[in-house]
Amino acid sequence: MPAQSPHKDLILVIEDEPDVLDLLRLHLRKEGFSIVEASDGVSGLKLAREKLPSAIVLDLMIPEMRGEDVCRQVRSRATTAGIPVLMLTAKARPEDRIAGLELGADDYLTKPFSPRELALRLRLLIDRSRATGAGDRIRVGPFELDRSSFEVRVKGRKLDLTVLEFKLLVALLEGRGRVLTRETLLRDVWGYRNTSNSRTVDTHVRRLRNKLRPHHERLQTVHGEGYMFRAEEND
Amino acid sequence: MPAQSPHKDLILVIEDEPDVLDLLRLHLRKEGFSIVEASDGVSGLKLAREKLPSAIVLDLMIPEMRGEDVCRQVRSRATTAGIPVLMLTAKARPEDRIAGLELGADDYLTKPFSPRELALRLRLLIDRSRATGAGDRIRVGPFELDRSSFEVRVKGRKLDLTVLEFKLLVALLEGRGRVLTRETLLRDVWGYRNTSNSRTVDTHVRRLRNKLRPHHERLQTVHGEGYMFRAEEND
DNA sequence: GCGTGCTGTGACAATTTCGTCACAGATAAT
DNA sequence: ATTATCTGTGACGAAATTGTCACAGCACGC
Repeated sequence: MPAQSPHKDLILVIEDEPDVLDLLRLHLRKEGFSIVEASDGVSGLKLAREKLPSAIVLDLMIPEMRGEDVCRQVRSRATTAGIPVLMLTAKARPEDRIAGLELGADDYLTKPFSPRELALRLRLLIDRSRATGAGDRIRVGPFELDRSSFEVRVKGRKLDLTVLEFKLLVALLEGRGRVLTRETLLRDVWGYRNTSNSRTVDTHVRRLRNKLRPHHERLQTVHGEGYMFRAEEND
Repeated sequence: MPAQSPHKDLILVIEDEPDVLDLLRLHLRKEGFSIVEASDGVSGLKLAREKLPSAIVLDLMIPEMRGEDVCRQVRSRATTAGIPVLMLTAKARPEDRIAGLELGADDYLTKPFSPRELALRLRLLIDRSRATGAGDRIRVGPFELDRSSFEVRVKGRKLDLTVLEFKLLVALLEGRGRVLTRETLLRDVWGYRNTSNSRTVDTHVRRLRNKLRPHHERLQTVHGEGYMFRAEEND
């Protein structure tokens, strides 16, 4: 994630309560972060795409677009998918917790929260995100992917993938050695979809396999479970 | 035919305050976890190595060995390095927070904490740990199983098992040395079925035996009772 | 507006998995 | 030894899953 300045991580805060926003601004700046703010989901998402912050603090209950929709949109675009999201939820409502979990929020805090704790958790999230190397380039065996240009090469040969196929391949390669259920792929690649009995994933897997030939054999079907990119020793 | 395994995640709680321990035990069990407890660092570490829990809840201030030393030891051994550690710290002491960060604790909570929040964070940690493929492997003698990929190897040779056969083998290996009745296996591997006189288990045991050859002899029939995977010394 | 490519859906065929049955062999009790 | 029950085995068919295709709707560029 590109920092706004050499020594400060940029945090996008999406929160509509002015007193919470004030508190967050004060404390995050004191903790050495740089802030950009939005009080509704639409402008928050716009800022996420423009500014590419180091992390997002996202209230689940905001106007115009629910926090979960913002999170889904952030995850559904390759350039913002890796941004850690810390979700602020109302006090321990079960549906809020489940939404946070299902949307793959990286962390959450329930209101009221300690600003100091929030800052520390942000630091953890950012450091962890950096440690897992969510860089632009992915290389796995003969496959080389560039997130910023959506380019894919196999043994130096350029493939012509659509954006969706690219994201599917990224998901599979990052999860290599593990079975990814159709539901997981729908959530991670398409954003959450609650469409039962969909053949969408299968169709796109087929298309991807055709484009990967003759290197498609590592994209395996696990009957009754989903798909898996087989891990190999020299990946 | 998705089977629901009753596998409960085992949580190791290392905490010396009896009232906190009581609280944790009550709530974690209510949340569906299985618990093992230690009130000092030394026996906590021993349990971590013996039981290989799904996660550890670790108080920083415990007798005999400080929490940070326990954490360091857990991380320093390959078999336990991947276990997520949720550290309990005193209220917002800066040196506690720094210690947690430096030791790479996966998460932390400051006392007093909400037991519900702790359970939820444990669930997050475990799911995330699974998602990154850490520690979802079973090794028993020559058998190596990977839950993430449903792969089975015997002495390095890959076997081609169906998902159901995989789950049956997991159940048998986890219960090695004990007789598992057909009813138990139907419940644990298939989800509960109330089909009397069914030969389903027998059929699948037969198929599994055929696939395990020549290592099938440890999968034994106990006449009139059920099946047992014989335990051996070097498992 | 038109053409093209992308994407998702539904239908159908192919494949895999699973459970049941019939029968033979093994085991335990009498 | 006999009998009843249990277990192993091969075969078969049903059900579920997956691969494939055609087509329609949508988005985008010209």
